[in-house]
Amino acid sequence: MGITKNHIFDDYQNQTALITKVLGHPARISILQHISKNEYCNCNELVKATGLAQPTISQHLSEIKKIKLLKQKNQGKNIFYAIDTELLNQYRRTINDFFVKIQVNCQSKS
Amino acid sequence: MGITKNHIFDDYQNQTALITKVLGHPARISILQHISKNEYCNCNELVKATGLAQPTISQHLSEIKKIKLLKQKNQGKNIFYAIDTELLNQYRRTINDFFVKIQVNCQSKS
DNA sequence: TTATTATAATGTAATATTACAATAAAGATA
DNA sequence: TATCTTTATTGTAATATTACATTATAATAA
Repeated sequence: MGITKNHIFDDYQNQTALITKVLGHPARISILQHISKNEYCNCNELVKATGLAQPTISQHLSEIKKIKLLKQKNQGKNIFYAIDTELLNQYRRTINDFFVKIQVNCQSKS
Repeated sequence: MGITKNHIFDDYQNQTALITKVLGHPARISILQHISKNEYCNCNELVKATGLAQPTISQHLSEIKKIKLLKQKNQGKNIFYAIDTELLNQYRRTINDFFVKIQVNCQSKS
């Protein structure tokens, strides 16, 4: 097959997995770091910063856009990216709560 | 190509991505939840709980083992899985700190 | 208008992932 | 010993991901 059976899992499991999946590539970690540090960060800057080709960066950006973590401001021919910090914080809590719940479950057992 | 260029990223970026990548599948989220809740959780129990085939569960378990998050206790023909809560907590902090750092960077900009 | 610049879209090759049937291995039980 | 149970391994098909060359698109600059 090769296709994930999302339908057999609940929304929480699918959403948790989706967020972490998007973060699950070093290029995307690097891209988020770079955008967070630089005020006017465009595609070309990320190309220079990472050493990856422009279409590859563009592709990773659209992966990150899948969870709506990027805001973009069109300024002439440039597109400057920024992070939706509201949503980032929501995702931080979602993932952290997941870890905590697992931890609590483990401790309740013994 | 199709092969991630890990060598162009630093250890922190690769490690952060590796942890999140392992969490980036609903079956593995489900498996971790189930193991955390059940004292003597073996492979067959996960097969029943998820509805996935036994080799599929076995495969997902070995993905989770890649980041050493599973401890196993051989009891006769059974292998009971448990979560390394020490490491889980370390990973929780790693991922949460990543989110926080990004957040702080964003706020320092403006 | 004709470049130039920036990014997205398309196409494609290589590799990875997901899922599972079939089989193997290892321990328990009759 | 033979059988059953549990899990890992192997093999394989379908799909997804990664990376990039090429091309398209859209805005600016000459």
